[in-house]
Amino acid sequence: MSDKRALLLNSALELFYQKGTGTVGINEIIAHSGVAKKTLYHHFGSKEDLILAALSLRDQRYLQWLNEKLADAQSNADLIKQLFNALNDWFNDRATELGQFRGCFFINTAGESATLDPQIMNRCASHKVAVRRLITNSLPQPNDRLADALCLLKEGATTSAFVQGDKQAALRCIDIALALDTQAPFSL
Amino acid sequence: MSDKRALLLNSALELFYQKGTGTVGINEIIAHSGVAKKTLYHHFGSKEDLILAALSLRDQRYLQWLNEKLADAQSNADLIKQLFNALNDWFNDRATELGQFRGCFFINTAGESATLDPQIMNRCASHKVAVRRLITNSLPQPNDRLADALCLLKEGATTSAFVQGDKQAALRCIDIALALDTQAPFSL
DNA sequence: ACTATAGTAGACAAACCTGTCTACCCATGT
DNA sequence: ACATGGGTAGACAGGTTTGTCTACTATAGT
Repeated sequence: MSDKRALLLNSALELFYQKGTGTVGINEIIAHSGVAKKTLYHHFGSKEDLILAALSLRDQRYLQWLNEKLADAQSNADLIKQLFNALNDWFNDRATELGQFRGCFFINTAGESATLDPQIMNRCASHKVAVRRLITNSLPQPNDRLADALCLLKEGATTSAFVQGDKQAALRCIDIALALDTQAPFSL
Repeated sequence: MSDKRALLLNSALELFYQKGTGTVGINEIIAHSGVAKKTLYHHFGSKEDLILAALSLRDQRYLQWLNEKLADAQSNADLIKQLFNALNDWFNDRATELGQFRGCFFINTAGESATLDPQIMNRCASHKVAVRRLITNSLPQPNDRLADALCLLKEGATTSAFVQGDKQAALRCIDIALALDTQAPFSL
């Protein structure tokens, strides 16, 4: 609502994603957004609240971005190419909506949050569920097992691109996924 | 060397893996291992040194565990089953050597370390390279593209098992990987 | 016998964290 | 005319963090 709130949330997401939620403090966020500390605590009850809001914002942006990339696929092979070409753009910093690539915000945040924080884990898990649903529903010829394989490859490519700096991972997924698609739907 | 050093390192790895390197402090580690703070700083120059040592220990243990699981595969199909059954055991806490499952220590640690810490990033990356090499060399019929697909699926399954609690991910990888294998080596 | 090494317990410095609070400003609606 | 609510700047409390340091003990090598 208020535009200070939006300012704070944007700064928080950017900093949390680039440096990790544990590393970034409240003071850094208010300095980055040029807003008073009291204003932050007026809009968000605690740092954890702010993290949850940042996760939601990222979830929303990521889904919107991916949804656009997957629109109007004519065949499953099309969708495979669109999906992994989009990821390839992301890994190589050609998806400005998503910021400079630093792996998956949800995986990073889940790893950081002591497993004790169920709210954060929960939001990370439901993001993954939402992405899976989007991919599943975007296949012109429904095929749950292919959708499953695409999700697993997508996670693998994202972490490989980040941890090993393997920025070509998404491109190699195209061949793998096409092989699974061309093949008869594989145990039906 | 000294057995206090080993004690400290074991405690550090356990706590870092279960709660994240940022969350766990020096004081918690010495309390857990029952060792004086000065002793810790006698063996390790800083917390970062300790993190690096914990990463190395984990790397060594993980490779040894996986190496045992992949030994004596008679065919690529065999290896696929051995790999993902081993991962399945890990995800479902039947691999005691690896401790209670909480995702991949290297992915979690890389996400936490501000990208600014190149030593930590480096050690995480080289662990992944070592695992890839092990998998590649364990295939009875060498096939780099299959090895690549196995690595991507393995990463995807590990993060799905952790973030979404999808503990069956490894089992589903078996069918996917076998489909890739049965198929003619897919663009040779 | 002496000296270096590994060890204990814990106080301490210096920094940094979250969250609260005071004191003040400036719109806007009634 | 005035109260209310969003806003600023920054001090402050209370806690936690890493790393150092003192003072003391025990063991092992030369």
